[in-house]
Amino acid sequence: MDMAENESGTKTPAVRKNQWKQDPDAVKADILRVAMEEFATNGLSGARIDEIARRTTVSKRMIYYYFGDKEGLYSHVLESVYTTLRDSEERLEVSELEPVAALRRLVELTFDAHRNAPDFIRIVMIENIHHAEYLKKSRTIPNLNRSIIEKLADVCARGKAAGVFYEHADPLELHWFISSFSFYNVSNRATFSTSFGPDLFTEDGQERVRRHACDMILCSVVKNYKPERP
Amino acid sequence: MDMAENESGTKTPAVRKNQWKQDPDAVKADILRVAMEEFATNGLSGARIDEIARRTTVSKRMIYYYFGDKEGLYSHVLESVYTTLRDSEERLEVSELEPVAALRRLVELTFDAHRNAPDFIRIVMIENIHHAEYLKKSRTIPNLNRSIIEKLADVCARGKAAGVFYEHADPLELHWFISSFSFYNVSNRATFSTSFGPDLFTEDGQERVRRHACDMILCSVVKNYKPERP
DNA sequence: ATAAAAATGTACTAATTAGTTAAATTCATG
DNA sequence: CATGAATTTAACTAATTAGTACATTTTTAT
Repeated sequence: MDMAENESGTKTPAVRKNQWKQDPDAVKADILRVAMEEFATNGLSGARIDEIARRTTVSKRMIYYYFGDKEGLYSHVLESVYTTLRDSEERLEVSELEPVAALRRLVELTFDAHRNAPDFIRIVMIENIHHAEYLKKSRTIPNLNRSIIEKLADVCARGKAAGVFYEHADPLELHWFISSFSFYNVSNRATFSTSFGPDLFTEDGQERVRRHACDMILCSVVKNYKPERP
Repeated sequence: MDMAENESGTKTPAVRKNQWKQDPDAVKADILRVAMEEFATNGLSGARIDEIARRTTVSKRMIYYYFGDKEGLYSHVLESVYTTLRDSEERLEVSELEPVAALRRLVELTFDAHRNAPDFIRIVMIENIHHAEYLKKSRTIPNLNRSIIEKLADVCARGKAAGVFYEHADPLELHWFISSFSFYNVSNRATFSTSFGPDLFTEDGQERVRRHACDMILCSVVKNYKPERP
C-alpha cells in the first residue's frame, strides 16, 4: 500500500507535496470558513470535526491546535458571524434621510441583509436551540449590537421632534419587530413553504412581503401613515 | 395476579419487577412524550436514544420496535406536535366577532399559543435546520394547516365586505406576519435578550409587545386604524 | 549554523451510541 | 390450557467520532 500519494484534487490555499509553507492565518481562516458551513448545516452536535478537516487543506490536528475543542471552534464561528453582522449594521447610513424615509430604508436594508445571510441565520437558530449558552460566554459579542439600536433611536428622536412619529415609538421594540419578520423570513422558509406553498418566497412574493413589512412598521409609528398600494 | 387496569387513559406506565403488564399504547405514548422533550432540547443529532430509554419505563429495544429508528421516532414526534398545533388552531372561534375584533383576537391567541408551546417552537426550529426534510415526507401534515388560513380568509372577506379592511388584505400574508413575531418571540428569546437585555420578555414587556403586534397587524389592513396608546 | 519554538502530519485511543440478536414473558383465542 | 403471536428484556456489536501522543517539518532568534 502506498501512502505517499497525493491524489486529491487541487485544494486552494496551499499545495503541499514534501515541502510546505507555514501560514497560520490562512489556516485559521480556512478552518473557520469551513466550520461555519458545517455548523450552519448540521448544528453543534451534528457537525463533524473530521468532515471539517477533510474539506480544509490541513489535518484535523490543526483544528485542535488552534481552537482547542469542538466547542471552542463553534464559539469562534459564533463570534465571527456576529462580528460580520455588526460590521454590516454599522455601515448602514440613514442620518441624511428624513425620518420616515430613514425608517423605511432601515427596514428594507435589514430585511435584505437577513435574506443574504442564511448561514448567519442558521448559526443564530442553532445558538437559540442551545439557549444562547455560548453567546452568553462571549466577552466581545454582547456589546456588539448597540449600533443598530442607536440608529433607530436617532431616527425615532428626529421623527418625534418633527412631530411625524408617535411619542410611544420605541427603538428596541422597533428592532424587535423588524428583526422578527426579517429573521423568520429566512429561518422558517422551509416549514412555511412546505405547509402553505411557495408563493411568498418567489421574487414577486418577497417583494410584496418586504413592502408590506415596511408598511406595517411605518404605520405603527408614523402619524396618519397611508400604506402603499399592493 | 393483578386485574387488568388497561384503559386508554391510565398514564402510569406500569410498575415492573418480575411480572409486567403489556400496554402498547401507554408505552408508545410514553416514548413519544420523552422523545419530544429530548429532541426539543438537543436536536435530531443531539438527541440520545439511550437517554430517551432511560427516562421511560421501558427498554431501548421498544423504541426500535415501535418506531423503527431514530429518524422514524423523530418523524412521529414531528407529526405529533403539528397535530397538536392544528387542533388548537381549529378550536379558535372568532366568527361571532366583528372583523376588527376578530382579527385582533386571532393575533392575540396566536401570540399566546406560541408563547405556551416552547417545545413545538423548538421542534419546528430543528425541522427548519433540516430544511423541512421530514415535514416534506409526511403524508398527514401538509394539509393540516389549512384551518388558520381559512379563518383569516373569512375575517378578511367580512372586513372587506363591510368596507373596513383594505382590499389588498391577504390571509396568507397576514398569517405570515402574525406567525413571524409570534414565533420569533419564543425562538429567539435567548439570543435577543442576551444581546439587548430582558426588558421585552418581562410580563410587562410581553404585554406591550403583544399589544403593539396587534396594532401593527390591524393598522396594516384596517382603514383609518388608530393604534392603542402604549 | 544551531537550537528553540511554532506549525503540521500520522496514527492512534477511548468513549459513545445507533442499532441488533436471541431469548423470555404476556396475551389472545380456540 | 395449549399454542402461536405480540410484546418486552438484557446483552451485545459494529461503526462512528472527539480528542491525543508523538514525530516531523518549518520558522525564528541567537
